[in-house]
Amino acid sequence: MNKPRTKSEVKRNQILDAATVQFTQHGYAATSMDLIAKLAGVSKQTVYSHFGNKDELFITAISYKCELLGVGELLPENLGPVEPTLTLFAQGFFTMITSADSMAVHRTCAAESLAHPHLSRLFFEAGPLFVIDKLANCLTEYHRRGELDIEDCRQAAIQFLAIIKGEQWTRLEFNIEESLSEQEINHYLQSSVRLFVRGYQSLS
Amino acid sequence: MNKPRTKSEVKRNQILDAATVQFTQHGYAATSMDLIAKLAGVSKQTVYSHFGNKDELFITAISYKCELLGVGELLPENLGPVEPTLTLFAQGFFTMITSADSMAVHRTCAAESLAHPHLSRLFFEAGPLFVIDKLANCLTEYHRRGELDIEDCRQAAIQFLAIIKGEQWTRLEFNIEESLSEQEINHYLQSSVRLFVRGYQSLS
DNA sequence: ATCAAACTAGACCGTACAGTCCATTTTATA
DNA sequence: TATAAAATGGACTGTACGGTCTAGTTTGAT
Repeated sequence: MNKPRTKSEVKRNQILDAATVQFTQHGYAATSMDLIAKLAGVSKQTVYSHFGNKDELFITAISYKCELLGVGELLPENLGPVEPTLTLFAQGFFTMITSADSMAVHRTCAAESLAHPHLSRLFFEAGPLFVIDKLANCLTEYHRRGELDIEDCRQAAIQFLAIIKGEQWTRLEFNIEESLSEQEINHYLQSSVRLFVRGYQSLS
Repeated sequence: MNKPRTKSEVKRNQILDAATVQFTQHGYAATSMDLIAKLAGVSKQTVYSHFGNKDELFITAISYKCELLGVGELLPENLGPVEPTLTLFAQGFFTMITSADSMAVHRTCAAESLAHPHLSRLFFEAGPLFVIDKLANCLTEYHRRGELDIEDCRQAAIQFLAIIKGEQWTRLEFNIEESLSEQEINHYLQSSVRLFVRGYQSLS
């Protein structure tokens, strides 16, 4: 993705790409340095000359992936009417967090949260915390306009995001075969936005 | 916990106990059969004569733990007024899912969900699915009484449980040092119950 | 053309671990 | 007390892996 200047950076990226895929796909323990070297088309020694050891490579790879997953522009600058805007956001957010990539990173970070607390914190801040703040700001604006009656916007943001995750996300987390149909999911998202809006609507 | 009849069952339980602790505490890969044998105060051979191999022991141990975690009686038989009842339930549910034991099992099952899908399904059914059904029944009753206006009670149960999990649970999942104070948590739970009840209250 | 840095291939080391084997001892029971 | 099942413990095998070493090759800049 980045244009490498020296030959060295090409290799480095190859290694990083291979490592990212393996670590997120199979976790830390189940990924061997030999395999990464092989998949990167690079000698094992090169891997070690770029990244001192497995841990360092792991952390670099996952951090890199966290950046790529950056939530970006899920919320528009100019907020329209509450319900449609939140619905659109809910759909985008849901699609994002249930993507294969996102699930894989989440799984890996959570699994390694005891052995690599620094790493899981990284993910937590780049992911959940980041979205919470963004949505909280947006809710504050709606509150200011008098369209929603929210006492604690950050708390409300957490509640909204939690609902949206709902059951389907847990199914994916546990790799449960049967998942909900797109129709069921959309129905759930709409019902959830409605619940939220009714729960916080201004009684004026 | 079960009274063993033959000497053999004593050993079996010792092994199972040790295995459960290790697997839930450190995960599948990081737990060695030697250590389990040692902690169980039993020879390695005995472990293998009771459980054929590591996988079998893992599955048995986690299944066993899932049973122990059974949610039991979080909801009273005779439902009182909506808000206090749901608040009480929310507190109980929250305490349960954020317990060290529950978190450990959850983490392990999620981490192994790709390698041991059968196992993670087990947990999913004994945990999330079970509570969803119980709460859904309770919500149906409130709907019948006309105290809540819910179209899809199962969906509503999912929404409620998702909100309650909220942010604190995610913090624990990622082993984030700073967690919310008991006061903040109670405030969050109350606010969440209120949101839910307002969102689904009968407009009669 | 030269030279140093980067890279390669693969052997190698030490360790950890799943799982087996076996000779011996303990234990429950009849 | 005799006996068979259960348990012991420690040696052993094979394998996988993290990490190092080395001797030789490629590559890019001067």
